[in-house]
Amino acid sequence: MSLEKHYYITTTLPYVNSEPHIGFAMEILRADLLARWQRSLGNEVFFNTGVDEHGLKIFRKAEELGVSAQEYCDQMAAKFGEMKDSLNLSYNSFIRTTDAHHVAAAQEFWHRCEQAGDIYKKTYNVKYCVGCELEKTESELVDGHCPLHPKMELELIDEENYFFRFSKYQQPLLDLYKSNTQFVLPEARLKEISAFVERGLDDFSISRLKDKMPWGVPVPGDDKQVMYVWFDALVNYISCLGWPAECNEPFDSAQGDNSSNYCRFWPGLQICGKDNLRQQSAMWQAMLMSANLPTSRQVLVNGFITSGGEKMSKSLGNVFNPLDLVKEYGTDAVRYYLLAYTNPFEDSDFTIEKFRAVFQADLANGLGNLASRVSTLLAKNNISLELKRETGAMGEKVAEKLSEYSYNEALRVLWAAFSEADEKLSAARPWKMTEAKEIKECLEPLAQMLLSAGLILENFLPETGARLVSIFGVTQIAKAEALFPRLD
RNA sequence: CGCGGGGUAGAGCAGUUGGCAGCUCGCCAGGCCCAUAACCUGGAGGUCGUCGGUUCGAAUCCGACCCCCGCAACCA
Repeated sequence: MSLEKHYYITTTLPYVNSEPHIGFAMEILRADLLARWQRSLGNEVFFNTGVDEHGLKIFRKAEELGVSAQEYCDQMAAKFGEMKDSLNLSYNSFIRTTDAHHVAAAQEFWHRCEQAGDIYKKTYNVKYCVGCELEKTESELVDGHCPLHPKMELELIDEENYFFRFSKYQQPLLDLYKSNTQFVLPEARLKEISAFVERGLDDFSISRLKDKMPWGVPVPGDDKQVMYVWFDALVNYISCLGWPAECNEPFDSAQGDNSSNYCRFWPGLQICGKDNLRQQSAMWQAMLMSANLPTSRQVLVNGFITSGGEKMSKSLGNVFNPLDLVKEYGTDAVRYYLLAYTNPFEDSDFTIEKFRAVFQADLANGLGNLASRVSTLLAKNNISLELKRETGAMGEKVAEKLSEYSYNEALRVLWAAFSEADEKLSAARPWKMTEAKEIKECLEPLAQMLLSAGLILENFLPETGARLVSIFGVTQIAKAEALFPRLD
């Protein structure tokens, strides 16, 4: 009990300007797998996710729909919350950046950065397209003009905002990357962010004029400004842990359980998509340094999910809503595809055709059919078994793969065993055997393997894992119902 | 010379100490009949982006080039 380790993992917070995306489903499923795995090892786990609700886009979207920003966010938060049941997620913390304690934490965080001398006011130029009635960023412009209104000149507006002294943290960030070569995974992303920081950092704006955009956390001590959404959103990774609750210093192990979650769980593991590399591994780390808090333990950077080789986009009509997929194919089928058929660090492709092919091959014909064969043979011959509830060598292999975040290869270990079992059955032909002893000797190791696989799968496919355990975890094994009926 | 990733059988991928080119799906032909028309065996199919170099030997190391994809900061 006293040896219990603390493990904190958090996803990024999806922005609620659109429906849940399959890429985020992959991210949160990976986090869920790691959280379940750590729990199964006996560690105490804090698993955070939530929604990012502030900012201009949300404000506009709500206006468009004719509801208040808060109402809009409530609706969207509920929609993202549905993923918990739909994908069978085990997170214990769902933070909304409009939560009062988060808002207060963001303000305290601001305050600390300010005390460190890292926040200052500066006037900067905003490029404004009158055609769109929108501010435009450099990256949105084509030849210095708004691509939608190329004939209109952009208006330059001076706006005074607060800035964060990002530039001050160039060297500390480089030191961080150098001292911990695993800080960002994969290595290529660490190289990418190092190269980016190496080139020099510009301070970034962390506030907006309230008149133009009121939907944000008020800047402490300045009622004319609200925080820029990133600044408040990033703080969620510690506000969800109860920060700014202070630690007992010196740490009193006898009262360990009385200390705040922040003290027990931070620093933690952050998992994000590759579009979040800068925010998570540079901006947020610099902010933590400024507030004089420990930097994150590690940042895992996922690739994207493409469809048919192309980036998913609404205009191409190749966007998949994970909730719809679950309704049609079931939770574990979606979990399986997103964990088994995505590359841990590079882009991966998703199409319905591939998804269905995988369902048929691996789930119906593979695991499902094997479970039927073995359970039926045992039941027909009325064989009783005393199997061990342990994961054995297979569990060790899976652990090894998971320790390097090879979610896909971890599952491949199991499916290789299923395939081997099918081969053994065909070679041994237990249905031809007449001696009960001989039959038992043939089937017992296979049933044991399936029970072990079930125990392991409870982390990947909780429902399927539990079903396998209930099928093979008894002495008198009965013919099992189909785990994954074939698709038509 | 902005940064980074990738180009291996019809499709999707594995292959980081250089040593007969592999896996899954699909296709063809057998087998089996316990099982969810599932399972097993065998087969066809690749000049490993192009050119050059190092080496007894390179998909794997080095150089040049071509093509594809992200990112390029205040866009969450």
